[in-house]
Amino acid sequence: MSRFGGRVREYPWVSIDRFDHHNLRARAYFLSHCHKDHMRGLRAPALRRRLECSLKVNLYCSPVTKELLLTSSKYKFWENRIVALEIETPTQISLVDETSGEKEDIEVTLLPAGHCPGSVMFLFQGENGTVLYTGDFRLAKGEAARMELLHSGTRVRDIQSVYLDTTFCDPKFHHIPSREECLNGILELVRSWTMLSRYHVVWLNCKAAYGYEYLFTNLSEELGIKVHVNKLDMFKNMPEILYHVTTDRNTQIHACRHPRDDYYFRGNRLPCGVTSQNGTPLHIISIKPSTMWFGERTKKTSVIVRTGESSYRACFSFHSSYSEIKDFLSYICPVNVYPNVLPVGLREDQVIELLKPLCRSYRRNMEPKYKPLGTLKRVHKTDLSDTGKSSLRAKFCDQTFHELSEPEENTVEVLSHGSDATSASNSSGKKHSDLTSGVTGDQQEPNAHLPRWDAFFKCNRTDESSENEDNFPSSADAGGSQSLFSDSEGVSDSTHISSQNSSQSTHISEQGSQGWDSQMDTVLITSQERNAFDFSCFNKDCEEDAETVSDSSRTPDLELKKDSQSSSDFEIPLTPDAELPQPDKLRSLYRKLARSHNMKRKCS
DNA sequence: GCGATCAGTT
DNA sequence: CACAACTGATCGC
Repeated sequence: MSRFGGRVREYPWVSIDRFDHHNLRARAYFLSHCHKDHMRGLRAPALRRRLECSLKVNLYCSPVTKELLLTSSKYKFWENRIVALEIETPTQISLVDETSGEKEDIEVTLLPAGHCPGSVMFLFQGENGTVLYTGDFRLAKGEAARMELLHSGTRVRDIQSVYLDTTFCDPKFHHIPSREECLNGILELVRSWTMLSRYHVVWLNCKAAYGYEYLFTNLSEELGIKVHVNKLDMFKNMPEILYHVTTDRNTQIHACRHPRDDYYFRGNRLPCGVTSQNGTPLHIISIKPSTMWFGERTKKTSVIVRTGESSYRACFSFHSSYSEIKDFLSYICPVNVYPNVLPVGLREDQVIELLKPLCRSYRRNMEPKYKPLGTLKRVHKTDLSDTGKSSLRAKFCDQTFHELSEPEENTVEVLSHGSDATSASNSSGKKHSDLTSGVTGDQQEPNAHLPRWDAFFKCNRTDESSENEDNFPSSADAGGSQSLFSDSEGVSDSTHISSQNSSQSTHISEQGSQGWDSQMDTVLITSQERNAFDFSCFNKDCEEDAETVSDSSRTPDLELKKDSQSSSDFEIPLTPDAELPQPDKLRSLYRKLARSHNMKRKCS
């Protein structure tokens, strides 16, 4: 349940998903989706009065949300004040103070959130930076990377703050089966039951909320059986849903509800009252969609669980899992993150601890609470932040590094709308690539005399890699690489980015999950286990080793070079010989790493 | 009497 | 296994 107060600190004149208290003074309102916990105060007399006295205050939402909202007569008074914004169409909005005439412009873009019909995230851009409010969301790994408008050119936007749906932001919710897996499980169960006879019917025990529609439409589509629901007038202008639902109780799939539907069901009666057809009693099973999750090491079980003679529970989630959240956030890599939800059993500070390592601000503001990695990292960081350019931040959050090096040109972005966005992106993209080449410029030519990684490490891809790949992907690996590699298609820049990302995520998962499982291994050991075929780990090891053993030659400049070449590391994973700085230094690093590597392998 | 809030239920 | 919403009790306006 959302506990977001309604305002983002960068743009206090807008209120999102909250309409009470201080939000009554907002200059513009935004609604991410039609769930009650995001609509507090929306039909309160106080807001109604405000609306009557003011000419310019509007509510912005997606066309579908507007439709769903206005279906309820309780919100009819909003009718002329709701502005439906098309998805993925940047729109400029003037925030005017009606008493002083004071004005501020903001650009907003709606991004699909995958939570329920009409659900969106809001991307705000203005003079106080770019802010992403996610509302509630379920996005699979890699989906952020596929959202064009989260990017500027080929790179992810420089996002100041993310206000994040953290419903399942807890390592215990590491994995939730994908929509497709869940859907297929339910589909097969429903298919096998309804096939038995026309008197075999299923009751989908869904909570009264938007979000199950894609289940209904898919079942109907696949099985040719419409779904009985209590109400469907809200879908009157959504043919793709309307076609698959019905108010005719004479169907084999029901998603109707009744206040005492459990009691009805125990009496072999559907919530709509039907108990037989043509005198023949029905055979009813109930399927209750509910969230099922799996920890990082939990063995996956079926997405369908039988809970009684005629009852089943089926996996279904409106919200992203922990690993999906990590994938999303680490891809965006904002400066700040604020949780909108407290997962059950966690305090706000605990959630922030989990998210912080995925953000840029982490390195700078790190508090001495940070334990699992020991003091070395911290010393290291202090060292480097003193020397200026945030090279460590670049390592841990590389995708935005180049953008960060210079302030993003908001003006360019804001001026261009819709189709012009491309040209805007191009211009800023060009700028960034100029910058990039500036950084990497003096080490473009490969150096033949540099020591080679494979001269020190022969193994990999044969023994260890297979064993590792068989495992269920660990949070980090899954988060970083899966999303970015499988998805592929051009964008070699993102690939580069994610290699860094996965390094970052790995790092986190050691800290987070292992800590949780009270397995306080050092990072060194864990990354050794994975070395060689995971270059993100290589970077880390290299760094740690250099740090612990001989640090003298490290300069921020050197770090920069290492980072900027990592894209080539990734293209040729086993021979990162592209252009590492200072051959002798590198040789000694490799040697140390190789030694350590062998020792560990003997030990295990 | 309405709405906000809380605890309990599904 | 939770979520989102509903129910009912209580309180204040």
